[in-house]
Amino acid sequence: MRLSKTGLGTIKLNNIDEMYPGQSILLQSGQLVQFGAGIFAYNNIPLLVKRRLEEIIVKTLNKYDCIEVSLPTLQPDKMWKDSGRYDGYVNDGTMLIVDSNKGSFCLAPTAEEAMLEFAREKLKTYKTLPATFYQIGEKYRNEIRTRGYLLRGKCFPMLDAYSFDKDEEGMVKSYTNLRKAFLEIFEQLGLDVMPIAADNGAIGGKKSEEFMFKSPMGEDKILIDQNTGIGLNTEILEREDYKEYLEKEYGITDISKLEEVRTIELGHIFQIGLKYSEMMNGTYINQEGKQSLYYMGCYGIGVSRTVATLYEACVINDKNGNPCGFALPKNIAPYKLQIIPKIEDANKVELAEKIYTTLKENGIDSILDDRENLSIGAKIKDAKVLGTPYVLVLGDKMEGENLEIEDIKTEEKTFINLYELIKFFK
RNA sequence: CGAGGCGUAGCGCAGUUGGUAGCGCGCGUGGUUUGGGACCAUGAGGUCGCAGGUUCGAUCCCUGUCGCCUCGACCA
Repeated sequence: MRLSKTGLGTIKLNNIDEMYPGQSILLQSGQLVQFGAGIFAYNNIPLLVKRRLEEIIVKTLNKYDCIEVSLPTLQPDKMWKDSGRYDGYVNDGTMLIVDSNKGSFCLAPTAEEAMLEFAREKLKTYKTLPATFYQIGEKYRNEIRTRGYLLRGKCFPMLDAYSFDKDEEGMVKSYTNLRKAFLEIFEQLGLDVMPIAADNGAIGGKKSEEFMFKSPMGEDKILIDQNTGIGLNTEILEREDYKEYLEKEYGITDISKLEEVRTIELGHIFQIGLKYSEMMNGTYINQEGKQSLYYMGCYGIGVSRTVATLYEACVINDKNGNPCGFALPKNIAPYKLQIIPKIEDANKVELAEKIYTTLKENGIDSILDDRENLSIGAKIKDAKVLGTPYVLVLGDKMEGENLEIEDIKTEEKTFINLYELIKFFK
């Protein structure tokens, strides 16, 4: 990417939102654009970060034998009336309805209904089970109150996966499989996420766990047991028998060791059981030739929320301790390196072009800062705002063939040649 | 939907005890600069969220409305 062609001038930051510094920077620098409460546009880099995250999700779920599909977001309202969730979702204002002279439709806030309809077409006999389908698609939820920019919006990409099994045992197995896949996904993102026992909410079902990331900007509060490290939803203390329950289920005997922590809920997985199968007649033919109900599980990751969390987690500060940009993780950053040549020096510009195209030929995307009339210092600051993890300055201080690569996060500088540079990013 | 706050230039903000507006940054032009946000000169950009009302006159006061933000209830 050539910065001269991105529409970006210098990106100067003013007053940064103390609560959500990362997203505040994204907005001020035009990387995110707000259209309304909880409605945002993505500029190039956050879009590519989102896509990279989706790639990781797809790759990991495929490894766990899940099947990617795509379901429509615009859904006939009948589907929702059949499942019995129409009134609930419409009355609380969550589900948006599109009325037309050719019928009434729903903008799906979640896809259990659609997935069940989809599965019925494919999973007609026990021989086809178990199966897990998933999609990454836009969901619409007209939240009564949005919060934290991308953290709770009205439309957002979500990964939703659904498992279909013959019996409870199979369902638990699928659930365990997906649970492992989720942990692997968050690990690749470098986010320290812990699964905790949770309430099932509107989805329903038997057991569920939330994948929580510790952060003061989260809207959830959980309890972490200092002895065991186990995390719990605070709802648990509302139970009358919570002491016995904690001891029995988690082996927690000393509740004074429970520390309250704020978290962002990045994912949520459920063992649903027969709920939707019963409501929507989700059946297959079993070994005895009889109709039998699917045991379902469902699994979600808030993709945009995870993008926001990633950005917030890699905010860097200037010398005064003020947020001044990001250092995106090397494996996530869409552009690995920002090349900043001294623009008045034709040789340096030529070298920059050569490095830029050579990296590109080797499948490494970088940013070439070819803007004029800007000091190198200003360009380095902009590299930080864009989150590029490494910066290469081609200026007067350069000596010989060695390229000075600075790691933005650690501020460490290394001197390497072009060949080593390619190797480093491959 | 309950409670609070805010809508003034692209962004961040002042301000007018009522006489139709400023600052910083950014943006245009000319020049000097160029390794951690350079400087000088000059210029463009606003029906002060919208609609009523009070007034000779409203961005300011009153009423309503819409939008946005925060706290609660609900959720990936």
